[in-house]
Amino acid sequence: VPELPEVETICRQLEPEVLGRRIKRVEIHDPRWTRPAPPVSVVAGIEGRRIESVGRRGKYILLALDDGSALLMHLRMTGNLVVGGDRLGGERLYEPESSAEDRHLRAELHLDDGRSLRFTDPRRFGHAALLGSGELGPYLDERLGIEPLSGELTPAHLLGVAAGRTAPLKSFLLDQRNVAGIGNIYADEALHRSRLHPLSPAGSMRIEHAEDLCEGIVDALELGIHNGGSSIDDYRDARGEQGSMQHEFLVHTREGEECPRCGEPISRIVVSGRSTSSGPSCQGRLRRRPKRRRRAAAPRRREAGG
DNA sequence: AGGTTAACCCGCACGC
DNA sequence: TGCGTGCGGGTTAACC
Repeated sequence: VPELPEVETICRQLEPEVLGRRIKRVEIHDPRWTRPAPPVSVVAGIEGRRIESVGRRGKYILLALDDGSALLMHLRMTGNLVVGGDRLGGERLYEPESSAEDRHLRAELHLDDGRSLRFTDPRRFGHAALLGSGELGPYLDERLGIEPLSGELTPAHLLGVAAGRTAPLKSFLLDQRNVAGIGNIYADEALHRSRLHPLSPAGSMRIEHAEDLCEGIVDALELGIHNGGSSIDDYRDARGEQGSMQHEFLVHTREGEECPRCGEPISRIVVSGRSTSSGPSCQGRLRRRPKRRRRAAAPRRREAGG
């Protein structure tokens, strides 16, 4: 499942391959790929454009084009974006191994050097949109919170967006408007590293919990990038190869195995419809609110300030 | 309004 | 062998 580390891996591999290349011809085999926009509008908009940068925001892949527009792509669950096409400069390039893969080809962007970008997706949840120069920022901002690896992720920020929230921490982390790029895998891994229970209400965190969670999120995501993403199922990088992060999971997909921290069998529950793994005794639940039964005698500053 | 659930999809695992 | 069923999971829409 492509989450931030998987998308980041793809973008890092993609950049040196396609930067500065011109998009010569575009084939969109599945009209739903660009929904609700008609494929022809996307084709017409990007054919002839040069790729000026390759970027990522949350789980979105962004190709900035030389007219100020940007092609935005999302892999959802089973999408893959792979560099294919002719061999050039002695480099070994990915080639589709089977026709089974070809039948899942939803779109192909042919570049001016003979290579192509192939978007394949068995379940067809993946999506693309062409956004004008003024549209990209607002589009992303209304969907995504902060970038967890950009330095914006601080305990204070987490406490701020979690304030008053009763939703479980797991649901809180999966909501892209809080922190961008975390999916089911890295939510489980981050919560485990933070020793936090997936069902604890997000608003029950205190500063030390938020500190732990920041660290857990960053550690889990960075390890994911370091390992080139997780290939549980369909995920392949831009070269068509598997990542290795699935071998580094501490709890995700490890139900019943020994928890690496507490040694007890890893438990699996369902939280807001998502499979959720955690250490049964090392990820304790937080209580709803640590109500101080204190007389207001001492002049303690408790004003919210904003 | 915040939180939960369904819909979107289809390959796959499973049961009979 | 073959058919029916159910599940998964990111995002959005709809619901409570």
